[in-house]
Order: sequence, then C-alpha cells, then structure tokens
Amino acid sequence: MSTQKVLRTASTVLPSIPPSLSNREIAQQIAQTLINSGPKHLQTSPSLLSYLNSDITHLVLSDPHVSSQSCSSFFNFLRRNESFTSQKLDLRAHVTLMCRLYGARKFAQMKNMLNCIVTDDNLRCPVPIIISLIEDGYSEPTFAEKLCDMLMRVYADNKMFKEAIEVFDYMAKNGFEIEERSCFVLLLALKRSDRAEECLGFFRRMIESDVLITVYSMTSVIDGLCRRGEMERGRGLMVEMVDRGIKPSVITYNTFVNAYVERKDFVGLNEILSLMEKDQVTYNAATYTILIECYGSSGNIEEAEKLFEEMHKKGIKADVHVYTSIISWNCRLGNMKRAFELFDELTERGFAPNVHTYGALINGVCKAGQMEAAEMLVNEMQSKGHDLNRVIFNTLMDGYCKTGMVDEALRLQGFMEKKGFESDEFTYNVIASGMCKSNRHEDAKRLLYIMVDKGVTPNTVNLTTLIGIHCKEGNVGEAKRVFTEMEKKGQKPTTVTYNVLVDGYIKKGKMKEAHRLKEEMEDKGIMPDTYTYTSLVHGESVYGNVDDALKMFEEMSSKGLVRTVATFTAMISGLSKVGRSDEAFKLYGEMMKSGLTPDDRVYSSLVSSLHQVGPSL
DNA sequence: ACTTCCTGCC
Repeated sequence: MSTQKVLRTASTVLPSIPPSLSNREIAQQIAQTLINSGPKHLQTSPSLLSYLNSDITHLVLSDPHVSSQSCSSFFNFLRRNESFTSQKLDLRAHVTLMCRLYGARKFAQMKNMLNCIVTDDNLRCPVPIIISLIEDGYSEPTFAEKLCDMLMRVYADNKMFKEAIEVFDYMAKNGFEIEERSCFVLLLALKRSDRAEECLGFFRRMIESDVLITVYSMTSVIDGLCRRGEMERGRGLMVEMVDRGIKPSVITYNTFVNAYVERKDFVGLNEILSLMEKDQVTYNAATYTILIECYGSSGNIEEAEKLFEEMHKKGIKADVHVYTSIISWNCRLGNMKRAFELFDELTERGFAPNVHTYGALINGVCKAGQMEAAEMLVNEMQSKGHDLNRVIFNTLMDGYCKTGMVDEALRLQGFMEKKGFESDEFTYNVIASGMCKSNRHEDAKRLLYIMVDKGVTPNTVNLTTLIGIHCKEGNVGEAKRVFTEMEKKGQKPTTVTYNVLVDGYIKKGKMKEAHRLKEEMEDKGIMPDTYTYTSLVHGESVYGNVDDALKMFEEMSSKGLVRTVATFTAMISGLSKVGRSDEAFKLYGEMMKSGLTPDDRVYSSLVSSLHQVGPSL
C-alpha cells in the first residue's frame, strides 16, 4: 500500500482534530507524537498534518522537548511528503532546524542544509533575511556568526563568489568575528576558478577588516597571480606582507620557483632562488621536483640528476613526487635502465609508487616500443591496488599505435570505454595519428569526424593532426582551410601546427609560401624551432637553392637552435648535390665534432658529391 | 588547513 493510501485510509478511522485548536496546541500534539513514537507514527495521524503550516512547523522544530535528532527526522519526513502535506518547507523551517543542529554541534548536517538553501532558487536569499529569521533569545548568541561563517564556505564551495563576499561584508559590517580559515576557503575557490583578481581583491578586504592573515592565505593569492604570469605583482604582495610580519614559507617560494620555471624565466628564477638563500629558507622535496622539471624539460638530465643527488646529500627527505619526476625525465629521454633503478630505490626506501609513477614508467617502455613490458607494469600496478585511468589507457594506445598495432589500440579503446572512461581528445588523437602512420588516412579522418559527432571538441593538437593528414595527401588547400577555420574559432596554432603546414607546402614545392609562413609565425611570437628550420633547409636543398638553405642553416645557430642529424643530413646532401663537396665535408666534420652520429644517407650524399666533381681531398 | 611539486597526444 502506498503512503498516500495509508494516510487516506487512516484519516477516516482516526478521530479528527477539532478546528478550534490553536497552532501552539497542534504543535504540541505533533511534538508529543514525535517524542513518543517518532515521525513514522505521524503517517497514522494525518489529521494532525492536515493543519500544518509554517508556524506550526516552526513551533515543533523549536520545541526544546523534541530532540534535535527528532527534529531532523520530522523535517526529512515533511520534505519527503511535501506533495500531500501541501506544505513546502520554507526558509524559516530551515533556519530553525539549523539552530537546533547548532545546539547539538551537528555541523556537517548544518552545512548540508545550507547547501540545499543556496542551490534552491526558492530558498536562496540575501544574508540579512536569513539572519532575520533567527529567533532572538532562543538561539545561542554565537549562532548567527557561525551560520554566516558556514554560509560563506558553502557559497565558496558552490562557486557563488558574489554571494560569498556579500556574507563577508555583512559579517564585517555587523562586527562578527570572521574566521581566517573560512576566508581561506573562499580564497582557494577563487584562485582555482582562475579569478586571481577577485582573489587579490578579497584578500585586501580581509586585511581592511582586520582578519588574521596567515602565510597560507598569502601563498594562495600569490599562486593565483603567478598562474597568470604576474610574478611581479606577487613579489610586490610578498614584500608588502613581510612588512606586516608575515614570513613567506618554502611553499611561498616554491610557488614563485614553479611559475618562473613554467615560463622559462631564468632571470626571475635566479632572483627568487637567491632570495631564498638570503632568507635562509631551505629547499624541500617540492623545490627539487620543480627544479628537476626545469632541467629535464631542457634535456639536461645530468643536471637534474645532480640536483637529485644534492637533495640526498643535504639530508632533505625525498618523496614519491620527486622520485616520479626524476623517473619520468629518465623515461622521456630513453634512459629506461636508470628509470627502473630509481624505481627500485623508491620502493626500497619504503615509498609507495602511485599511478603517476607507474604512468611515467609505462610511458617510457611504450615509447621504446616494449609493449610486453608495458603490460607487465600494468599488471603489477593493478596488483598493488591502482586502477588504470584514462591517461594510462591513452599512453598504452599510443604505444600500440607507434609499434604499428593500431587494431590493438582500437581494442583497448573499446575496453576503456566499457570501463566507463569516455574517449577524450588524447584518445582520438593517438589513434588518428597511429592510423596516419599506417597510411590509413581515410580511417584517420573518419575517426576525427566521429570524435566531433560524439561531442568532443577538437583541440589544437587534433586539428594539427587533421592538417597533417591533408598535407600528407598533398591537399595543402584543404590543410590551409582547416588552419584558417581553426584560427577563426580562436584556437591558437602552435609551432607544431606551423611545422606541419610548412612541411606540406615544401612537399608541394611552394618554398615561397613556406618562408612566408615562417615569417608569419615569428610575427605572432610562435617561435620556429629545429623542425621548422630543418624542413626549410631540406626543402631548399632538394630544390637546389643551396645558398638559401645555408642561410637557414646559419640562422639556426644565431638563434641558438640545436641542429640534429636530420638538419646536417639535409644540408650536406644539398651541398653535395651541387658539387660543393669541400663545404659538405667541412660540415661532416662539424657534425662529428658536435657528437652526432651520421646515418647512411650522409655517406651516400658525400660519396655522390665526390663522383660528380672528382675527388678533391 | 584542499597553500607548492609527479603520468598521456601533433
């Protein structure tokens, strides 16, 4: 039998309440029922409920004889049966119950209720109205203060920043004591929503209102600024706060260190590191992690390892982050032996490798094409209780694709989706580029269109892949069209995007257009890299314009770009082709001196250059 | 006290 039916049947059996009863009397009867038998019993005396109104609810909930637990049950009972008590629980009912919960120190329940209020369009309202519903003399004097404090946190959690700040203003205006911890919650929420400006603004309001300021708050605000590249303002704020007696911690400094490293601002980096030294703030494991990242990303693994050693020597306690970092860089640079050595060291020292650690290793073996090793690591990881996540799945798919096993990657994609992970931009890109490598251009294009159908918006990398496909098919017109469209949508091309396009034009013999693109990227501040130049050197060499090729080749060193085997090979073969074998051999020497290992093509170029003009050495 | 740091695609 349904509840509703129970109620209807019951009402015909039980004696009805005379309408002459006052609200207070009805409330007392309900309270009595609750005390004696709990809310469920109310279902059998529905006549009581038929008189229910806002006042009665309030009277019941504020009756000290009814325990806060019973009040909660009554409240929940009414909420479940709102449809036929025809009584919506109003804001006053909420406030009254929260007052009882506060008395019982049931803060978590209070917070849940506030969360309901702020997310309900009918209940949400300005702070003064909520406060006006608190009954004077009945509630504890600190209730209003605590309620506001929680409300500010709840608004912050729901990213309702305007409202959260309104609560703060209300508290400040009414002389409420404001907890720094609650303000901190709001600061963090603002920072994490990329609202550095409002974060700083609120921090200033905290200072004005004499809220206690801690290094935690300061560091969060600084981090917000640093994430937007505003390290100067962050430094200014730090200086200002030092004057107020706040001492920056190693974490404050790490925030700056990280920002400078991310932006490759080595001047700023050195400044902040000397500042740390001056302030006698010692590095912690995170500082080393960031610095290892700095050296690793510029390919200087030796320096990264030196730092790692320094950390041990100085007796600074390592952690799983710093180990994962050094493992990852060794993996990315192909030093798998060292990576596994570090992995063993990590476990020997009693640290537990996590998903990131396994992810780094799996990535390393996948890049080396060792898929069996990858599968073993996956098993080990799972046996230690770490589930596969999407990143690992994508890494594995990339491994399969790079070893030519596109179908295995597709199988894994199906498995991943069955596990509840939707394919994302990475997944589609990994497989599409894998298909390209196996010359399945049509499949690759189709997959990228499926991606759009599934509601995944292509990012710059996906579009770069698509541009690459068109170029590979010799359709630079279509490639350029995608490129233009991408820019129109505000998606910023990267150096790679330009490289793909430059290469496409070169393959079509359109050297002028290729150079124009190079200039275009320079104008936009997207810097041509080793690949851009190598393509141009190669193109000019192939079409016999050696002097233009040489010009590009020279420009590379003036810009400090590393020349690879491919660069030298292109240049040497260009020179050889037109019979300038002296210069070709000179470059060959230079290449050997810089520690590069020439491949077969270099030799055949050189040999053919000798055939053309006769031995000159 | 959720202040900093660790895994993937062209």
